[in-house]
Amino acid sequence: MSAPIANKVLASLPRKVYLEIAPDLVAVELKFGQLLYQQGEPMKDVYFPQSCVVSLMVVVDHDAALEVALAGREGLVGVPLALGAGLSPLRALVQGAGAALRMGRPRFRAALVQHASFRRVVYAYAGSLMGQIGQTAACNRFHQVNARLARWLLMTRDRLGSGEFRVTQEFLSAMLGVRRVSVTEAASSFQRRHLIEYSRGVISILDHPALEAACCSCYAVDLARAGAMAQWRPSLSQGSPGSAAVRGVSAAVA
Amino acid sequence: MSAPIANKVLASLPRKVYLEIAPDLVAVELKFGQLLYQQGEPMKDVYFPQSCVVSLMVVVDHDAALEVALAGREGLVGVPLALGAGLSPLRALVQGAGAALRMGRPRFRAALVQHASFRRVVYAYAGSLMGQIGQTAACNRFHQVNARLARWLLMTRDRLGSGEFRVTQEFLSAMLGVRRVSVTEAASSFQRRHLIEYSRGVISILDHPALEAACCSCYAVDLARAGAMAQWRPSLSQGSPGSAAVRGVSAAVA
DNA sequence: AGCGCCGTGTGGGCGAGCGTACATACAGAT
DNA sequence: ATCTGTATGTACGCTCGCCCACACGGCGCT
Repeated sequence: MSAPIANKVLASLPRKVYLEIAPDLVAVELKFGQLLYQQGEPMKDVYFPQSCVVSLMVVVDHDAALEVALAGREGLVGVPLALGAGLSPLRALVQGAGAALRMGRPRFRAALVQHASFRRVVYAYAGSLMGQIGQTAACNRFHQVNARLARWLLMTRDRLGSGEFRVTQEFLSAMLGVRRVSVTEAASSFQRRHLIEYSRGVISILDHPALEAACCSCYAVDLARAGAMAQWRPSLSQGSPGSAAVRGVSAAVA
Repeated sequence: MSAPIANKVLASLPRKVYLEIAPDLVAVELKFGQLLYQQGEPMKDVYFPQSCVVSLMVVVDHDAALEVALAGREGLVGVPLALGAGLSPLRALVQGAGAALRMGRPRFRAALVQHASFRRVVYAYAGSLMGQIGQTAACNRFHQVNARLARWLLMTRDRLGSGEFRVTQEFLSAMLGVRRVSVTEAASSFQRRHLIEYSRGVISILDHPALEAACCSCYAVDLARAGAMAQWRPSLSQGSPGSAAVRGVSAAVA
């Protein structure tokens, strides 16, 4: 029996197709802070996260950067390659360390040409990613730091498959595009209410439902998008899956 | 001789392919304020703008909306259809009235399957659109209203092919995600300096180079993206085309 | 033990942008 | 000629992000 496929893109492929692609996949361990792509530079490989999270960021003016999307096991890193671009429009930074499967650029493109089912799911994810980027843009504009922090924590948890992960407030502030002080305030408030717990760069989600209640609507949209993308469920393997918020929105989206 | 093809996606196709697709294209006149897609609803057709501009917006919480990208003759409206989605993740609103070519959803999908060159350019545009959305997100976060307004005006001009168009400050404020007051201030300042001229919903660009100088770097990135997308030039048919700003950045992007 | 680094909590002064409310001005309709 | 709706200009108080500085505490290093 083969290794478990946590990556949902790969898992959704027909067994036959997956077996043909599998030899081109290399299991790698991605480290925290690793830079998969630098904005404007060539993309050598694509990555199918198994248990890691990658931040997709836009860099402007050579110093400022903003996270526009999170990629985890529900997708892949390197979508622009599938669309014909050779240079990354985004910076891809490993935000949560963990396992991934790496695939070389030529093999990835060949597989897209060869396998309709692969193509379909990769393009579907591309569309979903586009939606996520837009949603994040609007969220940044309209929603409060509190709600955005809650959303970020839950989205990371969903993608990582674990409610405990490493992230400093400094880093969070860069991702959310706010001051560190704002993160401190929001996080402290959550900690006081026992929704989360953190200490020196490690955050644990204690009360998932309450955190979900503190989220803006964007989280529900994100879950619905994941659900709409295909037959596979948006839920986690463990923990309370979709929960209430999804159902209301999924009707509107799907 | 056939009608001129202002749309750059169609224009980039081999003549043979274009002729096969052409019968499925219907010339339509899009009106100001027309809603091509509502977020979450089915996309019936795709549109290839010839001389109009369409705002792509994300709606949150049923009332707030933010523009995340502009589509004009350099692309098409309905990218998610090409990626397999049936429901629009974005709202598409005609911002500048003008001509477009409409294509039914089944024919569009069939054409994608049939013609590799069509597929290639549509996917390339999808990638470019994704980049634009991300760039806009970062721009909204980091750049001042002044600079963003200048960028918006120039991008609209590029897509529309005309330096005079209809847009109210109220509308602009919704697009840029700022208060109308902020737009008034920025626009007044530009008008005082004779960069633009406006009156009751009609804006004219008077001094293109100066306006470009007032832009944030995102405009140059946008031009470079358009240039990198394909062999076709990012320039307008009239007026100062790429100009200085592009060349610096295109090296980094392409 | 002692040192220093790093993550976190707190405070202050500054300016951009927000929400709101209100004032002006022009255009078209009656 | 007046009325009405829409586009634009202006004012006030406030939030929030920016930059900075500093204090506390845990952790690893020597």
